Amino acid sequence: MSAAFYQDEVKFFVAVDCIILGFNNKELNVLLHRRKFEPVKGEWSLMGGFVKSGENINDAASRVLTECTGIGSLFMEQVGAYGEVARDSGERVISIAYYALVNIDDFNLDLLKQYDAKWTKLNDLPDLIFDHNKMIVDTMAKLKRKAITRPVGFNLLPEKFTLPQLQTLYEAIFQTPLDKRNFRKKLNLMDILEKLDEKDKKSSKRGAFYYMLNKEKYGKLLSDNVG
Amino acid sequence: MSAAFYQDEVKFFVAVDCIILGFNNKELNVLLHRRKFEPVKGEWSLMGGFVKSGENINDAASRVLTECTGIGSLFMEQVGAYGEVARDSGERVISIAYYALVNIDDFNLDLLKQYDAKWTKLNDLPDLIFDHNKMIVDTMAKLKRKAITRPVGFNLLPEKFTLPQLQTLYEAIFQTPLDKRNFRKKLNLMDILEKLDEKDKKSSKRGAFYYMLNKEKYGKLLSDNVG
DNA sequence: TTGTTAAGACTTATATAAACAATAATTATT
DNA sequence: AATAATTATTGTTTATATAAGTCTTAACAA
Repeated sequence: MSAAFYQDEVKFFVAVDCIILGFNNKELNVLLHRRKFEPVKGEWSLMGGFVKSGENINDAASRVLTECTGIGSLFMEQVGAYGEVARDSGERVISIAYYALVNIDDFNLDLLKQYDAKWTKLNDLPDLIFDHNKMIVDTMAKLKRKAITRPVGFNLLPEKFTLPQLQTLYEAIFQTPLDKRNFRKKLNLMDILEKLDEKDKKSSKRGAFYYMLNKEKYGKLLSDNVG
Repeated sequence: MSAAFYQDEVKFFVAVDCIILGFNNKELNVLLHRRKFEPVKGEWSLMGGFVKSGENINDAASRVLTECTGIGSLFMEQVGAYGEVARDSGERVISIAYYALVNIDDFNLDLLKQYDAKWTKLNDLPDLIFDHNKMIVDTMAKLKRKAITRPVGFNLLPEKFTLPQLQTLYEAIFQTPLDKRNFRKKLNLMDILEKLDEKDKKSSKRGAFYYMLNKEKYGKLLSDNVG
């Protein structure tokens, strides 16, 4: 049995809140749900949960993400810690925000019902509880910065995707229209895509070729440098 | 008296650890000290402290920074939360890291003694307790990224500084030599410096002109955009 | 046939980044 | 007084990246 250190110090509830982002082929959406318990029960909230005894904080975020998406492993990154004294109207809770990028099609629809959850357009958010709106704003700033140097967007797409689809996604991330030719030129330079001979005919008459990531080259690009 | 929420949840010690960076006109230094209490008493550690009841986490970091630097307000930014279960060998502690950029000359030397603290070259760090080395690595990655788009370096300099001095600082941040002419060209474009007619004769025969920040223009630049 | 969207080639303009070398001011030395 | 030594200061050129414009071809639906 170990000695008890830090006996004069105070302890806090610590939570994780997850900004789960998905892309519906037109705009970015975030997964919100109606809070299940008091206080502010029934209000719109990010997916979250308390850190458990003996659980590290990344694992806590993974757990919450898996619980409510049904997806085992997904792209996730810490946004930061939020520690205003009265941020939670119930008790003092320090929360650590994580964002995750998911393929909206991988979702288990039963889970959405079970959590009273809904995909909501980023540009059309309701008032969320506590500082959750701010968490989303901070996340988007971080994602924009990241997406400039890192091809993280693919986490939001299905395995096969078209170039117009990819471009629409980046336009949603940066909230600005992009030039088709230059966008493709840059993609070519990155050399991480592989063209299939299959076409998507749903969204255009001519049909756009499907592409896939070359996982090897993609992984190499992600691990280069820092950031 | 308010209702007690979250009764089934566990609480944690929450600490802040501060990566205090200073510049000695040659290289970047971080302020380390010998830990004052068990466990790992006497080992090299970052400056830190526990978050207090009723104290928000930014204020906790500010408090720690003021306590050990004697400086009232300084540039500070959150790095992130560290939550490995066994990161602290005493008890479970979740720590939030902050970095601060200070002018090494503003330091109260008595405080250094009182805290058993020492400026240590970033490129020559000892083994620190817990995950403190990793916190410093993460900080430097963040600072490098930030310094590309933001003129944050001035926080590390005295009010009056020379251009060679400023360049040496940026070379220390980026850990790479910079071209004198290109460096000055970029500075000119930013248009945030004001030349004084005073020269620093200590470090060269010819002497280098002192410059100061134009606070207005500097503030405007810092508040533009995001990041 | 016409309309629509995708794909790609080729070009031009502009902005940004990288490379590069000589001169000026001063102090110390002889 | 001349010279050597040291560091500060400055401008031009070149390459690369990004942005923007035009045009052609392809595939298909109506």
